[in-house]
Amino acid sequence: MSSKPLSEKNKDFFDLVYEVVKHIPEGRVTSYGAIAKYLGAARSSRMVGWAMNASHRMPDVPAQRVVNRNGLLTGKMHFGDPNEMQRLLEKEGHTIQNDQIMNFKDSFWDPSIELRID
DNA sequence: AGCATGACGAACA
DNA sequence: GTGTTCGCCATGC
Repeated sequence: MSSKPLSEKNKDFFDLVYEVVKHIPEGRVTSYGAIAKYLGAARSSRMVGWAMNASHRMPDVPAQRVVNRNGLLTGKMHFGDPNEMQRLLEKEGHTIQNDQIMNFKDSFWDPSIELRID
């Protein structure tokens, strides 16, 4: 089957991304690649970013907790106000310097490990 | 149909 | 550690 338009198929992918992001605990962050890998699209990390771009229409999706592998707030400019993303992360206890999360590795949350299915 | 871009990541020099 | 290149695949022109 798979006769459906891609626009409809990726909708499922978007929904999966949102679900993972919603499971990110407060004070933790993850990367696009980690989510992509968890969804089985490890080489499609850009698609995760694309999904996040649409996440603005979804409530309860803490997109600020999703950064790139460098811990850099690459998507800060997509929050309407560029300072919003950093403000939210600092509010959750993160320390951000030069648009980068300090102790990123220590705050990293890997869905393939913490959100694994028992 | 082809070309350029993108909230990325890994490999390589 | 930095800069470049390639892969990935959906979107826009």
